[in-house]
Amino acid sequence: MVSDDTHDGLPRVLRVLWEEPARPRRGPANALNLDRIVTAAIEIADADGLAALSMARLADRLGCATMSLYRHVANKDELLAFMMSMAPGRPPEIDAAGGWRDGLTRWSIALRKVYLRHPWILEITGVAPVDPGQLAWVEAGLRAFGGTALPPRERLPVLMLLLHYIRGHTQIAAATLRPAGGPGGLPGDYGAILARLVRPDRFPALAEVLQAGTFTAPSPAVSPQEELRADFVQGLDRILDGVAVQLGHAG
Amino acid sequence: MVSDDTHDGLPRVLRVLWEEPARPRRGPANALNLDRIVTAAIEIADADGLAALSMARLADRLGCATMSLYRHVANKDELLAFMMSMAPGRPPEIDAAGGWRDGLTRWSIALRKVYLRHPWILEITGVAPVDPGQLAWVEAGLRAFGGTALPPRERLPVLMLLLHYIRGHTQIAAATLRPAGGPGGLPGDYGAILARLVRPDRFPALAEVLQAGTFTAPSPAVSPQEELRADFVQGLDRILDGVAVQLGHAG
DNA sequence: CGCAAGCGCGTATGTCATACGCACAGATCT
DNA sequence: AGATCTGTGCGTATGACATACGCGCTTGCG
Repeated sequence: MVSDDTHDGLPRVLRVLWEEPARPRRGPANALNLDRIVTAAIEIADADGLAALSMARLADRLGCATMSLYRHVANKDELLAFMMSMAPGRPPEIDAAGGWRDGLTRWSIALRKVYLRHPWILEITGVAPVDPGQLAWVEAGLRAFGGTALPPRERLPVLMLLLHYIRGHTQIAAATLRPAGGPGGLPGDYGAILARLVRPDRFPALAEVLQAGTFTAPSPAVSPQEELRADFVQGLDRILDGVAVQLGHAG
Repeated sequence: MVSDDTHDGLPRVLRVLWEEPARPRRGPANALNLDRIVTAAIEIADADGLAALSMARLADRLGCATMSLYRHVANKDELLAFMMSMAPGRPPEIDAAGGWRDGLTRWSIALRKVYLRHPWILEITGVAPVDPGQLAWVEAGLRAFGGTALPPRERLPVLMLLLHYIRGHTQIAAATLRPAGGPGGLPGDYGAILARLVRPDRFPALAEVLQAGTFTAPSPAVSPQEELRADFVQGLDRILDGVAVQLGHAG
C-alpha cells in the first residue's frame, strides 16, 4: 500500500487532519479512538467552557486513564485543533442561484448558530483556518459569489470581514446570554453597570448613547435572544450594503 | 474621610479601576505598587506573549517574591483586567469637524496600532469593556458621530462592528507578521500551505480564489506590513460604505 | 507459534496559581 | 517615648495541570 505522499513535510496535526482515517493495525482492538476523544472533549467544552477541559477530566469522562489519551493525540493543542475541525459540522449548501446577498446571509446565520452552540471556538485565538472542517465553511461561503462580477481576488477578504463580524458579535452575545457572574458571564447587567460608571462630564458621547436607550430593550416582550439576533442581522445588512457598493463598482 | 460610595456593590476589580488611586496608608513605604506591576506585566506580554506571563516570571522581573504581587492584585484575572485598561493608552482626539468618515478611519487605524503593539489583548476573550481605559476609546470613537444624523441608539452598534473588524483583521495580521512556527505564528507561509492542501475537486471555489492570487503579493516591492495595512484600509472602507448607506436613510 | 507493533496506563516531574501565616516597618495613639 | 495596629514582603505548602518515560499486555501477521 503506497501512501499518498501529498502531505509530506507538513506538521503532524495537518497530516492527521487531511489523511484518510482508516487503516488496519496490529495491537488490541481500540477501546479508544480519535473520534470518541474529540467528541467527548467537545461535549465538555460545550457544557462547561474551555477552561473546564483538562486531559484528566476528559479521560475521566471516557473511563480511561489520562495518559491513554496521548496514544491518539500528541498534546492538548492538537486536541484543540481536532475539536475546531470537527465541531462546526457540515456547512449549508450555498449556490449562486438565490443571489449573493441571500447566500451570504444564510451562511452568516448558520455560522452564528455554530458559534452559539460551541462558544469555546471563539476563545481559541485561532489564526487562519487550515483544517478541512473550517475550510469547508470557507468554501461554502465563497460559493455565494458564484454569479457575481466580484473579482476572485476580492472574495476572500469580504468573507473574512463577515467572519470577523460574526465572531465578534457572537462572542458578546454568548457572554450576554450566559448566566451573569458565571464563567465567561458578564458582571450583572452590562447596561446597568455602564450607566453607573459612565459620568456625562467624563464620557459625554457615551453617556448620550446610553441615555438614548442603547441597552434598553425596545419592549419587554422581546427576549434577549431575539434582540441579539435582530441586532446581528442589522449589522450584517450594514456590511452587505458595503459589499453591494463594491459590487456596483465591479460590475 | 468619607469615601465615594458610587461604586459600592461592584466587583473589586471595577472598584479599584474606577477609584482614585492615591491615599496615605500605614505600613512601610511601598517598594511595589500597582503601576509598576502592571507595566512590567505588559512588557512581558508584549515581548513574549500572554503564555509567557506567569506570576513567578513577573515577580522575577520586578525583583520581588511571587507572593508579594498578591498584596496589590487579587489574582491573575484581575492583573489581566488592569493590563487591558492600561495598555491602550490615550485615544486620539476625534471631533466631528473633519466629518464622521475621517474620524472613524483615524480611530480605527489608531486602534489597530494599539493591537499591533499589544497583540496579547486580542487573546483575551474579553467581553464588553467596563474599564476606564477601554471606555475612553469607545468615547473617542463615538465622538466621530457628533455632526451626523445617525440616531444615538444606532451609534454603538456601528462602533462595535468596526471594533470586531479591527480585532479580527489585526489578529490575523499579527500572527502573519510573527516569525513562522514561533509562538502564535503561522505554520510557514499560509498561502503555500493552502495551495498544497486545497484540491479543486473538493474545494472548487477556494481553489479558484487561490488561483487568482489571493495570497500572492501584487509586487515583490511591497512589504507584508504595507500589504496588510492596505488590506485593512480596504475592508474598513467597505464597512464605512455600509455606514454611509445607513446615514443616507437617516438623514 | 513466536514476535513485535500498538495499546492502556502507573508513576514521576516540572510548572503554575494561590492559600496561609509569620515577621517586620512605621504611622497613629496614649 | 512607648504601645498599638495596619499594611507589607515573602517563605512554605497545596493542589491542578500537562506530559515524559517505560512496563506489561494484546493480537494480527509471518
